[in-house]
Amino acid sequence: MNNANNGANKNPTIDDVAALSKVGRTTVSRVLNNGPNVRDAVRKRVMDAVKQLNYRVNVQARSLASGKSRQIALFNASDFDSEPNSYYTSAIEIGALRKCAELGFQAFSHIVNQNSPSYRNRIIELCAINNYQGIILTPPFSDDVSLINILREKNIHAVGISSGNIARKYIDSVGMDDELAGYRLTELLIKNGHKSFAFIKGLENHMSAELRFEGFKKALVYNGLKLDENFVFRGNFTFKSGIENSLKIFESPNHPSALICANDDTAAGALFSAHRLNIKVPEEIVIAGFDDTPVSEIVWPPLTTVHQPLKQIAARAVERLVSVLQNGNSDSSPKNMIIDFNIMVRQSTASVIEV
Amino acid sequence: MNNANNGANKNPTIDDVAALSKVGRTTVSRVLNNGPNVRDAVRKRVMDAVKQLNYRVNVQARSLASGKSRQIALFNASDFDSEPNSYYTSAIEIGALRKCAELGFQAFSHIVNQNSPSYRNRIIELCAINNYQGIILTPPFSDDVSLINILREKNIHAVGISSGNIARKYIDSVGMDDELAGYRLTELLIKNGHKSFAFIKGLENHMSAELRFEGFKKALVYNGLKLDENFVFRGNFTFKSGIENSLKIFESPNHPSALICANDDTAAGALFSAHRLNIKVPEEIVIAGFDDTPVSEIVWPPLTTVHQPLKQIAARAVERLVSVLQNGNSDSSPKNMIIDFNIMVRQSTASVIEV
DNA sequence: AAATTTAATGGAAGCGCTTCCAATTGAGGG
DNA sequence: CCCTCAATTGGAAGCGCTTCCATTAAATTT
Repeated sequence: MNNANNGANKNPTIDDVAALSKVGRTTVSRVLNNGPNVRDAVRKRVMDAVKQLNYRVNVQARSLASGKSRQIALFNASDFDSEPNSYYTSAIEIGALRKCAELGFQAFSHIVNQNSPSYRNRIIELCAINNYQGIILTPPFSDDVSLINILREKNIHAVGISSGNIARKYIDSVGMDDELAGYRLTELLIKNGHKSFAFIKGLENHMSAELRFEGFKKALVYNGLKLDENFVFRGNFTFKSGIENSLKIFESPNHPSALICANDDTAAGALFSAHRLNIKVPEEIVIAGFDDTPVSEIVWPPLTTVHQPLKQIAARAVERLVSVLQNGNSDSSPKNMIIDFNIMVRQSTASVIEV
Repeated sequence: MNNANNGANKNPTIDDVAALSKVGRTTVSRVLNNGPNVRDAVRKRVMDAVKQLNYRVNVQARSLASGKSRQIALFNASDFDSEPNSYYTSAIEIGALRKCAELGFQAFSHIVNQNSPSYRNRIIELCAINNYQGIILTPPFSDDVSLINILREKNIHAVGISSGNIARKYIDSVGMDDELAGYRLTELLIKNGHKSFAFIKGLENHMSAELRFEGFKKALVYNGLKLDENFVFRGNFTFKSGIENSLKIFESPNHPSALICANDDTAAGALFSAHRLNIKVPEEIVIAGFDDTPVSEIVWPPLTTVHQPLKQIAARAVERLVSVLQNGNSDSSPKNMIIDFNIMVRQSTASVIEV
């Protein structure tokens, strides 16, 4: 009935802690799980024993006993049926997987084609088959209110990454203030003397990317500049879409002096096109992106971009999910965490226009 | 004594399988673990029941019962104390973490500064503190024979990723045939008519990168070409080192017509320099790299490179590690797995020299 | 100070699996 | 056809933890 191992060459167990702190196993468990009804003195005694023995809970035993599967899933979107090859996705995945390992959870990563008509069913089905305790959604799934509602009905807790304003009313989320980021980036370029802008947007169901555009527009309005809609294009976040859309901009004789793209890959594509057409960056046009993936430092010239800590964002999302799964959801309304961004100014926007 | 759940709304357990297939729990366990002494007919009956019930073992229960900690670690190197921001590292990490989750292992990722004089102690210390069952080493740790020997003494099983010829004698490893890859890539360029070559190497303690150079040299010799040592430089795998070393090449009036770099980031840096000096790629010089990270498609022109499936390599390394941890090491000599590579021919080497 | 109520605490029963070991079966030998 | 030995099989004891529930100690109320 008691699995203390007095002096044996094994990891200490909860019973070793109980014995050393002279309390029952149950009390130790309470302390470890921040349970109620433990006197401070006892709590301290237990914690001291934990420290002295260098005790760490056995997560497998814990999950077995508690009956929680401790399995969660991360859903990433891909246009193709193959795995997306972007650093954005990798960073999110690493952040989530690392935090899960730390918390003793198993995380499974799924790629779902967001263009498949049955993608919602696919997600629900994967949850059912694998019996996930909860899931993390990335854009555009994190903006899909119908999906979110179905998940709620099925009692599958979900946390969104970079959910937009609407979805945030229905789902816990973690992300930066994309609208503010768009505003600040634009403001910076305006301060550098730019008055005419082009913008290559992302996919329209990614609300966070749309918010970047909203912030961009607000900055123009606030600074008394007008937007030429002819220089706003719809891309899909890929390098290729950056190439193609920027060509339309560059081929125009009187193109704007500044181009903002919804993400770094798109901006890298624009840079690619500029090279091909022999348009000098930043002298003839400045280009900026979002995300600060490694791409931004491996293009010429290095790309000005908005840094958002993707690994940290994913880690926070997992923390929130696990917290809800373990302690229940105390809040009635969704919890939305806003993570700070900062603008990395590099050479792609180095030119300042004299007024 | 029996935890079958007849019809309850829960995942099936081993006892459900036992009941359905009319054998004891122990026999089911044997079948699931490929144990000996089970008649084929019985084995089949059990497997049928598994399929019918959609049974999947509960990994936490299994690891609890078997008494294995099921925690392993991945060690990545970084020159800095901060986290490396390369896709190479990310891909390895994702491959390892995913496979661990699948196998019910917890994987922890550590960054160790390989230039710190005490890096070996640091790794050993981390293993001791965390009581890892085994570890995965990436270059240059996977080539460090002293480290490998210390680990063996401490009875910490390790698997190396891309270990070189020497280390492979002492450690299980997974990687491609880097020498052959270097040979084939060079051969390809020779077939395109190139006769004069430059090479930017990686760090010298990364044996896999050195092997790429060895293969390069052999291809030259085999084809009767001689190597001009003045065009061989030592880099450190970074974009920046690609910029700097390639400048030395490009500034020479009679530079070679082909440049091979030890990895993609270096090659991207060389491309960057070529742009800056207005040297046309591939017309004036062709450039190629190794690894096929996303970088290679986000530079101009797209980079010819050797694709190695990094996620798969890491996954295999984890599989091997787990297999040894669970079944013991039956082999007396280390097991070295060679994974296929293939050459991605892109525009950076598109020019063919007329003979 | 006795009677209640409430906060703390610990005993014991599993969670789903592996594994030791005893029991059973089947073959082959005499 | 009985005996011996190896090949199969299953019973039962945990692995280290959570949690139900009973018990005890402390705090409040009469």
